[in-house]
Amino acid sequence: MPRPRSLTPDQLASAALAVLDREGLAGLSMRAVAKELGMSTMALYRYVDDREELEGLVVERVLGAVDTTPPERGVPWDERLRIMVGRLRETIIAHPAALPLTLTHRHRSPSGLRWSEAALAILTEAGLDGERRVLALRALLGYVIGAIQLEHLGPLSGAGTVAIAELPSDAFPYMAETARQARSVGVEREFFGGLEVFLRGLGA
Amino acid sequence: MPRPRSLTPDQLASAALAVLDREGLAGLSMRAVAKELGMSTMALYRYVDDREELEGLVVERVLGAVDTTPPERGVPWDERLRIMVGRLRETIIAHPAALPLTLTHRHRSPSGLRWSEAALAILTEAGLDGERRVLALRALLGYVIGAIQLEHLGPLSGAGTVAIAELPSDAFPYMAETARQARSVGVEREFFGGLEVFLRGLGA
DNA sequence: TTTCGTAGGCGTACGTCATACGCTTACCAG
DNA sequence: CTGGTAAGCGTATGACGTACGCCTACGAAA
Repeated sequence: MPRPRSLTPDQLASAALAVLDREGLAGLSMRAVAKELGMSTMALYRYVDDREELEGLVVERVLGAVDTTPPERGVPWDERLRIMVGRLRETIIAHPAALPLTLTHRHRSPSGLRWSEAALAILTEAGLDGERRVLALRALLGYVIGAIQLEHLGPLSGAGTVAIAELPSDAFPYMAETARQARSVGVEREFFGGLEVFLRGLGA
Repeated sequence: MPRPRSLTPDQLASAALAVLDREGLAGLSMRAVAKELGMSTMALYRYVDDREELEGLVVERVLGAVDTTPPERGVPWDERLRIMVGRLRETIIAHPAALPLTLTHRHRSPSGLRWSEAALAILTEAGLDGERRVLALRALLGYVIGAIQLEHLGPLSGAGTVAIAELPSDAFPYMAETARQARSVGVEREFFGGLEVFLRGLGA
């Protein structure tokens, strides 16, 4: 009966995500999002308790794009896992600035849970259950999250690799050589190469 | 010839780390560290260009504690890797609030590089070189970083697991069951169990 | 012994942030 | 047409990082 809401949570999340993509994580402020929406800062608080809740909306908006339909039947379980993991990586990488947020808010995202559910189904199909399945899922998630972060925050690849390649090769012989070799390995290849190690371990 | 410095970088790092351990990451501010040292806020800037540099000192102080001496000869390579990874985990976990900082500043930490150097030596001993060795190190680091973060930020274990175990089991049958099982798996076992998958994959 | 350049240390001030609080305004059921 | 509810806004508070300018302690040179 009172005045109707003029903004959906989705519009909120879209505005925040636009700011995030444009200005980076440091640029994501209540003020900036309010300006993006054309309203005053405090009007935002009619829709959201605090910044944390807004971040949660953004995360769900990002993760909501992940495709969780089971990959085509008939494909072996490891290939299906590769597909699922690849989808998750694509989804997260589409908004790199949101990466730290996905970590902190992941557990409240229905889409994230749906992804895990699909992954668990595949692991079950691979013959895992009980504790082994728990360990497999958590380890898989750990690798995905860690690897993506290395790729985007940890300049072992990118600019940092160059610096490391120039380390004194007497004190760091392996590092220097490895960093030199690392420059020719693309991020994609690196990610899926590491995943391969993991999948081999699961199969054994 | 001018006035001598009254504070070593190490004293700075210790004070900042004390604040970090006591008040958490949100409580780590230039003001708080200055107060910890008994000086005015701006006096800090005589020792450090900005907050970023202070964080770097903290990270090096944390990672500096890691034992990078090669594990006893005669032990097989996979056990030696387990030892090295375990040491790194212990080191990082000793100051959980510093975890996000280690991610962003890791590449500038000599101790972090020393650890990688030691790990590379073991991987070489395991018969890896060239691109495969690059992939192995990066994947290993990815897992360690990701798994530790899941353990400390991602409430799939801890309080979050309980919530997930109460998910509607028609929409999330596997998740609900898995979360129930996960409650009986300790974080330690979980971490090293996942590592095991990885090491098996490396050996194959 | 005095002088002086250098760097240590501090106080103030600015612009940012999240957000508590209270006011005004638009809407709709009676 | 009127009353109640929630939308939306303005103002204010206390945190933050840090630019800037001042005073002070020191030790080499005079």
